Amino acid sequence: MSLAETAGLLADRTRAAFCLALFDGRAWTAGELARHAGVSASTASEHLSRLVTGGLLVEERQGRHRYVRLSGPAAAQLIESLAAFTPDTATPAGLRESTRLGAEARARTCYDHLAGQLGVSVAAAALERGLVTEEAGLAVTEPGRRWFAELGIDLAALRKSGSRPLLRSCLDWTERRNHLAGAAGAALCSRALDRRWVERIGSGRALTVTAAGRVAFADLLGIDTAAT
Amino acid sequence: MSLAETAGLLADRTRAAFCLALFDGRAWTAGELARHAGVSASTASEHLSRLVTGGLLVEERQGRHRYVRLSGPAAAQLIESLAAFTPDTATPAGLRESTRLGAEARARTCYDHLAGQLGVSVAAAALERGLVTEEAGLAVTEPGRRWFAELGIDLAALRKSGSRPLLRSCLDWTERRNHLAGAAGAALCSRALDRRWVERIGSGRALTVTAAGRVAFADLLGIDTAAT
DNA sequence: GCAACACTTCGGCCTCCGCCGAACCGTGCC
DNA sequence: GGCACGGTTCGGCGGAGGCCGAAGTGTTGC
Repeated sequence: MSLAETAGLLADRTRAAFCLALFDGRAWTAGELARHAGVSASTASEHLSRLVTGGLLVEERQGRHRYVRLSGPAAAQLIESLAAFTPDTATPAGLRESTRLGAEARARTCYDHLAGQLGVSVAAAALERGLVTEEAGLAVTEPGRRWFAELGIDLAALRKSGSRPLLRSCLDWTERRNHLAGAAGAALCSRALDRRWVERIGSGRALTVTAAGRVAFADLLGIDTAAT
Repeated sequence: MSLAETAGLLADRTRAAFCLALFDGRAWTAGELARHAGVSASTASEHLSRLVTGGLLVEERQGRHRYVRLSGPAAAQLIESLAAFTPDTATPAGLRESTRLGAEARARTCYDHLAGQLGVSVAAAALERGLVTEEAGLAVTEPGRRWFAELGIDLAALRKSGSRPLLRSCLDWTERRNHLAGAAGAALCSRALDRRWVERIGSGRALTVTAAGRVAFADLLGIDTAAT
């Protein structure tokens, strides 16, 4: 692997479009990316293989889906300096620049789910308590299903309602670990907002954990949010 | 200019070799780079034009020579993240990683001339006092010639002796400003070492300004090196 | 079992681009 | 003026690679 080959990975309109899209930290399917970039499925497939082989992306197969996301902070850093150098590239709608600031690093929304220190703590606790499992992609366990039901979230209904995956992982740049996304992750986030466990700071993505939230997160997941 | 086009600038073996060579901060001629990368002069010429147009390099024409150097910190940053991502790329023999440390940031040698805060101070003072001029490339003025002569440096002899340019500028990454290189810059540096105005710290590139040096730099150029 | 679907592999087309040598231009030296 | 030399421009060659559609594989849902 030479420097020129690394640069070559990003020296194509379509592959660059993929990486810019993935810069949001979420995992995308091959089909979503193909549609996003306006190329055929076969073309997208070949591009993704190159990007994965080159180490820029990592993939996770789930049934007939191929999820890809940026491999980590080094990949994001590379794309960022490339975008920074390119004069009129719209700054990717990513998280990095904003999350360096303190409030958002502690707790924020990432699209419609929880992220930041709070987000990864929730994900880690859910894993540790066996509510979700990581074998063969992220999935909710039977105890997890009951846990969600106690919060008034009906996973069976969620699964039926949309084409969206129930649970997927989403790379958190500030923490360099995954947090919970997908329909279940979004439902959990909206429940936390409904019950005032977290509140938005101003109009941005930053969140603050309320007194009620501290009690709830400790009860439900054993998380200490005192420092959050 | 798109992100893919920017990446494309570096997605070629030869152009990557050019940029890695230029990462040392010096200005190279087109011919030097062609020989370094093992391509013909015509091929090198075309590559350099692309790199300059793309904003990665800047050029300065001096007589029949075309000097190029990295355009600035943003370009260096880009090449650095590319190299950082590429697993087995030998870290370019550049200045950046080492110069973040304090001692070398204050005063060091860059190849055979002075760099760091001391280097740019000398360059700035020489310009301000009219010893060198920047019009149409860096050149020594008549007062400058006498100034060098007082130090026992015969510029006419230097010019005759080698094919090396008398004076060229060299971008200083720590200071983001130019310092003096070329035969005259090297002569000045070796004189400073001879007269113990500066001394090497250990075996590296770092220098320390001696008490005699503080007096000399103040006398000769009006530079206050107390903090250096 | 069958159909729908997401993705992959393969073959072929076509464009792009890196390379060189030859001819040319300007500068510097005698 | 004449020559050497650094750099540039141009034409042509050959390989790399991006694209698609068609056919194939594995998964999910009925």
